[in-house]
Amino acid sequence: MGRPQMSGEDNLLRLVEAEDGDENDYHLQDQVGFILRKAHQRHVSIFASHIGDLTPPQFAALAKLYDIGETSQNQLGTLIAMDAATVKGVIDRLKARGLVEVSKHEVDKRRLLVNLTSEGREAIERLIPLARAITEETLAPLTAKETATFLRLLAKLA
Amino acid sequence: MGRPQMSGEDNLLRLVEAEDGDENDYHLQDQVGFILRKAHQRHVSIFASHIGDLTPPQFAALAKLYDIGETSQNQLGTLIAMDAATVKGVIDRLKARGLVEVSKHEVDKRRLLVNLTSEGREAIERLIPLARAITEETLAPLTAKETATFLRLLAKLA
DNA sequence: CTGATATCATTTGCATACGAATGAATTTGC
DNA sequence: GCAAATTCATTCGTATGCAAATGATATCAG
Repeated sequence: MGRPQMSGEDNLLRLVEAEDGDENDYHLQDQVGFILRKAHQRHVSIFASHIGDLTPPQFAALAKLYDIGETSQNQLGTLIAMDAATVKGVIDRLKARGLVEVSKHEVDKRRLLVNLTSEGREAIERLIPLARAITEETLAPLTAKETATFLRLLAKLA
Repeated sequence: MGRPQMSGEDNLLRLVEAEDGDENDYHLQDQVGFILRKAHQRHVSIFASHIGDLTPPQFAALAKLYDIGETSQNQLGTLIAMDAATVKGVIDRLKARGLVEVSKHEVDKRRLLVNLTSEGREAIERLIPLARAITEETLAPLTAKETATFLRLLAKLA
């Protein structure tokens, strides 16, 4: 439908173009952005099937706090690749569930410090093994060697 | 911070575990889901810098309609990997901008047919070269060989 | 010291994304 | 041929994700 009135001459032209590598067709399903979006969707779906009561961004916030301890909301956002508006929503929801607590920075009054509660610490310790299973299932279509290659190249793109 | 009271004995245990491949640390930044999310974010950002007045999902809808012609909203959603609720919003916005038009299916009265307007056709023809540039810029950190490998493996995951 | 800049957090508005529920229409199974 | 199951579309609620604007605080430059 993209070439409504294709004639024999057009087909000839197309062959010439193909030889030149100047392919005129555009296939959405071959574009890196589209496949990236689908791969991400698949991962989120696998995540949800293992960890139903937390989203990947919420898990990321907990895991990072567990890793580095108390930080400012803004700094946390940088570490887990969320802008200020997004991280605020994530922290608000974790706070409402008692998994994190916030406090004011004593010196710099602009900053909002965020930390795990003991409940949040228990939660992330319980969830990390599930997260490993999620990673494993996400990468299951690849062999061990392919996985290593894929992660290396993906990291270069991210 | 994840291991608050680590002792010398714990360090010994850790070495043993490392030899077993049973690594206890969990590094968010190495997890495929997290990197996938970041790579996707980067692509969306590159897309926006080239095509400011359309989102990747909106572009996908136009590109697929250009490729296959009129279809039902549901079928379009399947082809561009969007659930029914999401595709409805995307089509509503494209319709409001005059890029697509909808009509009722004559035989199956449940279906809503979607098609490009002439304005939508002009838009997608104008945008496809930009989309090629977006793909190119997204993949710029990789060599040609790496790109081929990456796309092959990514497709296996998606 | 102070005006200009920069940083941190919040708010608003818009756009995916998806589960769940609903209603209308079609297809299936018996 | 008809009840049950399925399909298509819509709506609602919740959760990212980001741009832009705003207010409070901190830092910098002269």
